[in-house]
Amino acid sequence: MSDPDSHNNIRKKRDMADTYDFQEIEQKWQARWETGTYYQAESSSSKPKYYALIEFPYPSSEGLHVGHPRSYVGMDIVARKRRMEGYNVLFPIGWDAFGLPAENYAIKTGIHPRVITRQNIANFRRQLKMLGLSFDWSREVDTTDPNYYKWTQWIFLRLFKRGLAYKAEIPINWCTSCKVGLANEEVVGGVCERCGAPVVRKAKKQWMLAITKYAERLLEDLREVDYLEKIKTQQTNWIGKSYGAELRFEVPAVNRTLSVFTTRPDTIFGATYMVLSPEHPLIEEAIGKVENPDEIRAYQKLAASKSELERTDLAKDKTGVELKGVPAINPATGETIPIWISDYVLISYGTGAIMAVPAHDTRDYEFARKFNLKIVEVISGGDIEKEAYTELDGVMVNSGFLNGMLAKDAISKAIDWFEREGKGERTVNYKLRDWVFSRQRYWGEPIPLVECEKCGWVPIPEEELPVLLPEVESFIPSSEGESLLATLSDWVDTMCPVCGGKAKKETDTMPQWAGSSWYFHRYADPHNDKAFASRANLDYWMPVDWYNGGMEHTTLHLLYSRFWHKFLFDEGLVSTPEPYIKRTSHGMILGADGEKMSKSRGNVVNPDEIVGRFGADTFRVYEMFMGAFDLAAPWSTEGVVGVSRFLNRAWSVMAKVDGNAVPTQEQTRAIHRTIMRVGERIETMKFNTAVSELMTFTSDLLSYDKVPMEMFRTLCILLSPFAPHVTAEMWERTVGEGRVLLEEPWPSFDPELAKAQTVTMAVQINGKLSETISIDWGMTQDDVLKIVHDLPKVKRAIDGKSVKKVIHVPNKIVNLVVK
RNA sequence: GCCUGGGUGGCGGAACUGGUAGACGCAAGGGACUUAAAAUCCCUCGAUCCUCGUGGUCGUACGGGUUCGAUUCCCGUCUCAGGCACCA
Repeated sequence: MSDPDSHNNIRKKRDMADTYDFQEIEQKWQARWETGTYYQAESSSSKPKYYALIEFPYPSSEGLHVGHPRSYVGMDIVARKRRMEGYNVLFPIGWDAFGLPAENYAIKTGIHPRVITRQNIANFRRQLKMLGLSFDWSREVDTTDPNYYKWTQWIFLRLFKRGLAYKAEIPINWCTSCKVGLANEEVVGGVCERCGAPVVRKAKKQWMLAITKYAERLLEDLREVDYLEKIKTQQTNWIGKSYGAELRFEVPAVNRTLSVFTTRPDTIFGATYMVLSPEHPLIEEAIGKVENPDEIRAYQKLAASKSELERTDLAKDKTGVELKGVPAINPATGETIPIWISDYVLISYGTGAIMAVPAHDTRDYEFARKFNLKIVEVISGGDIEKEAYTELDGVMVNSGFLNGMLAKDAISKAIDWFEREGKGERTVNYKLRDWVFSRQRYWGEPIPLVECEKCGWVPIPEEELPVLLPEVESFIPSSEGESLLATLSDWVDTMCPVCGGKAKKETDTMPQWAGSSWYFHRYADPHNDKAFASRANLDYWMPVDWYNGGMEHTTLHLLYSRFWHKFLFDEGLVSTPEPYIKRTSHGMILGADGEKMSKSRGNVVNPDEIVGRFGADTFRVYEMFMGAFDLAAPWSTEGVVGVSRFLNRAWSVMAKVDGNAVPTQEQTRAIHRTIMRVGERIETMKFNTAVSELMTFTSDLLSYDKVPMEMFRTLCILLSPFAPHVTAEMWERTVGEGRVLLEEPWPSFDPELAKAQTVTMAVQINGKLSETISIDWGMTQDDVLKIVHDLPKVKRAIDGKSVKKVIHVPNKIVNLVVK
């Protein structure tokens, strides 16, 4: 303390000996990589191609979060390994840069979203470069660039021309604060996902994409792809295929039939009432005939004020009103049954109406109990005094021609009957809904259509694309709930491209999902101004070999992008039906408190700070070491210290390298074993154990007086995908000779040599560990038993008893069952 | 309520297709080096009991089961996280 100068000098000397200067080394190598073309994918190559993809980020104003790089570093390791394995690798990056935060900021400050987006991108780019990720920066894409969104509009127009884009008036989620329609997916907890304001339902003409036409193929083709099982399950459940029947019930008062979808037509004799969603069109037809129109109107209004989540919350009490005086007729029993409306039935699933079978459906049971509706048991086996009986292995009762059958057999028989009677038929139903594609926002791709008084909706000619976002001064949206664009009459008023008459531009813009539904195609040919990407480049690079991203995107983004890709396939523009061969996911990085990182919790860790203190290599290795890649893991800056020590230990191996030393047999085994294990663990994304393997190997090397060059080279190569800067420096200083680490081939191993020569075997008596012995690898049971029988503890254990059974698992255990 | 994934030392986490539970790292304690500190290196480190050993018992959320043997498989329960659209 008294003499800071000498203190610092001592410190500096020590640092020279024990630690490396990460700042200097990382700057040096990043500068070298920046000017070189190491990471650029070659457009044509004799090497096999490999396309590694991460989800491109939304460049938020908060900057990079320690969670982002987990996926990037993981795939960077894969990409680097592939390059060393001789592949021509495409590992691109870009920006999913349309989005509400920039627009909300613009509304508040008057600063153009483009300006703030540009700043945010610059910051993200700086942070990503600081981490030494091997992205091909020459292929960067930005969804807000007109040269990019031109093609987003172009793809939309093709969808429109094929009849897959249509306008429909449907109740949508309406954010009372943002004044925009939200997809159901964007409503979280009954409030707007982005602004937190309450969401109500409001009728609005929306552009829709007919993704449901692709439901079957989106489901079927999951068989062909290598996705993690849980991801496939999620896709499958989201698409939600179910087999059942559409049945028609007469409603004499309005002289029409009411269709319902049911998976349980076997219970038809127990259908004692029907329930319509409050938005069901039959209500309008019946409103003049019912005895209680005011009550019904009031209920509809109440339902509209609730979000879908509130409506579907099972814990809440069921509500509803009867359409008094407008009953239906049960086609099987001929009985007159009441029709109710209730918000537990959703207009968006099935036909928006159900036949209620209270005895055998839990929700219907609750509803019937609450409103004292008739409950008729038609399947025996449960106790309908207490609860609904929903099993399929009961026997049919009170069910006419179905009596005596098992419920599961009665399903088909019931449908046969309906088909014969012409009152219904077998159908398949999907949970998947069409995609609401309209947003009443400024900061999105304009939808390139005009509405002509004579011709209706007409596409803007391709050669006029992109339809640019107009320059504006203020970003306040129209209070009518239209986008800001609607207020710009100069922009809106236009000429019909077909008849030349008066027309108006569409003022809705596209959702953020649009740009991200095809960005991976653009990476194949990012600067093309003649096509979204050339066929040759698409054929070369697609499909993506490995796509890693968060679980939160494994339903929507994955499904939407698969849908667009399938559409492009149908248009003959790409040559494979699926865009991604393999899809994996990573776990979230939580705050040190184990909670999700967020500003409000104050537990956000900034990568700049960590990189500044420990360096990028340490940051990268720690992100891989902190826990299983696919599970959530809490951040621990204390834990970073351990990784920092490890890299310094690896650095210090350099001082022991001896070019003349030849690896011993044991050392050769260690080399091969480590190559095998590290390689396997990268391929299976068990990065944390790959790192621990490298730590063990490093400690091994440090235990020798002289480290053979081959061992050192192996360490550098295996560690380089994780810690590219420090290994590059170690390599240059020690191996040198103009050989560049990045261009070294990934080493191969001999599985025979990777085996240990001697192994520790567990000796068990009756399945309990007695002791361990050291034996040669591959020793036979007879030889093992000879050794085991001489062990004093074993002798004592079997004294006076007999060995009933011997279980020998080679190289692992021998178990004596003694009685 | 439904779907998916978890629950292992003080902490983060390992454990191949059922075969020595706790690899690797953090923290902690002890020691070496140092005038001192930092850094570094070495040792100990699941709980508990005793006769302190080359010992006994318990231990992978909980309760059962299968097995020579279960963190791993089966049944049931609790609990945490994420997702959700009452799937009729």
